Amino acid sequence: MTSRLQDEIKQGKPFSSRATEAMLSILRTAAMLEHATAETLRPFGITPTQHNVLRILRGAGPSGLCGREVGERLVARVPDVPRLLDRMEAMHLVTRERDAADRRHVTARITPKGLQLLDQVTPALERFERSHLAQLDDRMLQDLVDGLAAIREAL
Amino acid sequence: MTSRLQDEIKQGKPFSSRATEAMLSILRTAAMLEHATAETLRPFGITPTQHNVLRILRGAGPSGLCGREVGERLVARVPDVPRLLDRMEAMHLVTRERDAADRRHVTARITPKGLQLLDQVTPALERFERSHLAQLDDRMLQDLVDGLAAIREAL
DNA sequence: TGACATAACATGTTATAACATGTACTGTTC
DNA sequence: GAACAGTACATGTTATAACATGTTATGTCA
Repeated sequence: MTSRLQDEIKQGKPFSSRATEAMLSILRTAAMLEHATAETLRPFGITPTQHNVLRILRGAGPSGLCGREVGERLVARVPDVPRLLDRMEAMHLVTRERDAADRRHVTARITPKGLQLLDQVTPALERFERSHLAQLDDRMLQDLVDGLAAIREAL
Repeated sequence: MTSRLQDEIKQGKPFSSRATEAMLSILRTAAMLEHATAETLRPFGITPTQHNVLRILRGAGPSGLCGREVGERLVARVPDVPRLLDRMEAMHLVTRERDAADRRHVTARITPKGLQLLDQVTPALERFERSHLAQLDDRMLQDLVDGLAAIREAL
């Protein structure tokens, strides 16, 4: 008996353990989702990580967040948040201001242009979700979310 | 009620849909697994992608595979297989030979050194799996694998 | 208060990813 | 069999990731 994943990556041997298969399934599915998201965002000139930052800063509101806090909230950690924000500042999507109280901190805030871009991008991403994921059984998605949380808990 | 993921990325609002939460869960879990794998492989001087290539070429045996075939079998596609193989050839982990029958093809094969490295790496990866994932319920892992396959099917 | 540890960010460097384009080769069609 | 389209790979370039190290600011404690 061959699994779906086995066929996809044309592997002859069955997986040595279910844990291995689960791990590769997660990595492969994530790579495909990431790729699809990147393609959806491409016309707007931003990457999935940058989109993530915009959502984080929109959530933070006018008070903004310092670089370290942005890094902590990212779905996938990146080393080098300063330069990530550099690039977004150059695109006028965020502003940065050195904090008066603690001059080590640099507070980043989303700009009106950033908010506007988020508004433009959201329908495209929702369209993607609706056409590809919404058809899936809600119970299955919940099990998936729970299972993944259990794995992260174990790491 | 807040989900586990919501706490992890410190998001105030609940997710707009279960599909969104599932997607972010997958991406976050994959990022963590990828990071852990990269750390495990670091002492051996190879990346997860390079490890993937080695397993693919070991599976292919002495007849080897051309670059395109290697690319198709990768868990996460990379654009630029030639230079990925360049680097691995420089490390003496693979050899490349232009195919006599069809001179467009370049057949890549794993070297004894590559095989030896795989043998060294495998125990470390299995140790990681055993200590973090093996404790998880087998049924849950199976559901996870099935759910992820359903998502990939929908993409 | 001055030495010290720590935090937050900046900067320099290297390697790799990502993208676009170019080249050699093969099979096909007229 | 000459033009053509398609395949597989190579190469050049740019951007970003990854890593190490440096700098400035803050809090702590002798």
